[in-house]
Amino acid sequence: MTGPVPVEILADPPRAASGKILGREPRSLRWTAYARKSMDSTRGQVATVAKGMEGDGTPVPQRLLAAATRLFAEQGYDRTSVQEIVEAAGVTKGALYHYFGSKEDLLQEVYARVLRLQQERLDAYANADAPIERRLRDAAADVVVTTIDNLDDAAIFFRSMHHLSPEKNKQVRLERRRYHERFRALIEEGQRTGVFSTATPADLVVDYHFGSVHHLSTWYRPGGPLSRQEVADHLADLLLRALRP
Amino acid sequence: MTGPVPVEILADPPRAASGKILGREPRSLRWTAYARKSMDSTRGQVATVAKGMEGDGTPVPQRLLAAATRLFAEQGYDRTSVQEIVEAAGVTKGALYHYFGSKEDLLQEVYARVLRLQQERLDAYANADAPIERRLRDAAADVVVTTIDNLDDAAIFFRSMHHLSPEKNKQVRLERRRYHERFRALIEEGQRTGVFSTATPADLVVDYHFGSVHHLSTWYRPGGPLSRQEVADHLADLLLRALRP
DNA sequence: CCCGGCAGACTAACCAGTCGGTATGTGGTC
DNA sequence: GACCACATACCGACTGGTTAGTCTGCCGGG
Repeated sequence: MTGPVPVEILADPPRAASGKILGREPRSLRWTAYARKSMDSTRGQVATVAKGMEGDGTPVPQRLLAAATRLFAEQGYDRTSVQEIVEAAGVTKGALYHYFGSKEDLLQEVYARVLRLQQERLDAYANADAPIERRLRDAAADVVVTTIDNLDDAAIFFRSMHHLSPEKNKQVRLERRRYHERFRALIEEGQRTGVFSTATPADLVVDYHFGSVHHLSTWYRPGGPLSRQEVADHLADLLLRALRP
Repeated sequence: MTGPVPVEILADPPRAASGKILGREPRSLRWTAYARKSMDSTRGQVATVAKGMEGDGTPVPQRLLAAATRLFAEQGYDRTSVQEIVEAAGVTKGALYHYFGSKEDLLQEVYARVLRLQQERLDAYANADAPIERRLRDAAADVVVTTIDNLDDAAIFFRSMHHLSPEKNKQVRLERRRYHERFRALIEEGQRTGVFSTATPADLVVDYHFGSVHHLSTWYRPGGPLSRQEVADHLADLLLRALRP
């Protein structure tokens, strides 16, 4: 198992404080900064930029994120070692810790990404110009489709959220809450205008629907008898039917 | 942190093969055997039996299982060390590995227990002598109540199932499937007799309902505005309303 | 006197994160 | 247009700490 350990670097007098600008905590911000600068990558590339991209042309941070997402979903957060992630991404630990402050930061970024996406889409559907039934139905079906498109993220989301440190967990919960409340507002709007039944509190209806959405990753398999759109339509129908007065 | 480490046992000549009856694999069966012999414990106890019971009078295997359940739910399977479990149960590793073959066996037993319980209750409600609407409603509400009564088990179930080895995972899935199918049969019966809508495949309806049930541990907090019975009634109502023709 | 029930020191493996180091690029300066 | 200063991007051996599971041995009852 433990191969030969060549001892080569032993003497090293010129140590002490050299450059070393960002010694401790600003590390976890590096990826965020990077992401802001080159957000939608791969699109507006200027050819000369070949740095940090291997074969596929995807920048290292994205590759790391993709590898981590897949591995976290397959084996769980705790069972995935940093070593596995960097190997899957074709780099080394040095690269990972260059862009991310910790393994946990990687997990948080996975959450942040999927939350941003879903919030955007929900807002678009919810603020559309259409009758409330239509808006709710479209939003409910859309979240199913995008969840199926990112089943890995969904699996990670509901299985590994509790692995986040208290502060990060709180932050994710907060964003999650915003999403929940926007959805609930749709139902309450329909209840006020008499389109939906008021028999069940809107909060509970939201949890009912999203419970099933989160569990898609448990039972839905691409290539099964139902397409994602069919599943989405059915689940949206169930929700709407449950809300009929 | 690391206290003094007294080195006392150093000399130890008389080693070699002693008793050692069940050296390798039959280990994981010990608990099962134990459980069968003293199943409903604490009830028909003959007073003289004080072995292995501390203060509270609960036998060691049960105490271990209870401690493991709580800790797995609180921190997750991987983040709970067997050291923590045995300390919470007031014993040592020797005791744990005397009754259980591995940490994983502990997890599996948690599953097996909750599955047995829920299957029993479902069968009772499903085979009752009542109209199908009533039977489905009662079964749907009951699973909510018992899930709330064992929120820890539910949390472990949907967060840690993938930590089981493939074989054990398959076994749990199989039992889970039986449960699912009994529930689905109820819905199909109602669909055949025209009491329920056939717009949505029964399979999907089951997943819809159980998705929300599994996620109770995410949002339900005892002491909240709704009692477990109220939540159960609402969720059962939602299901029945979604099934109206 | 033997055996189930249990104690607790010990081991072998693993793993997140660190740190000194190299390679490549970029901007300023004479 | 060669030279220097400095920064970014990344490499990979190493450290300190943790952990599941083992093993020897003690103890009390039948």
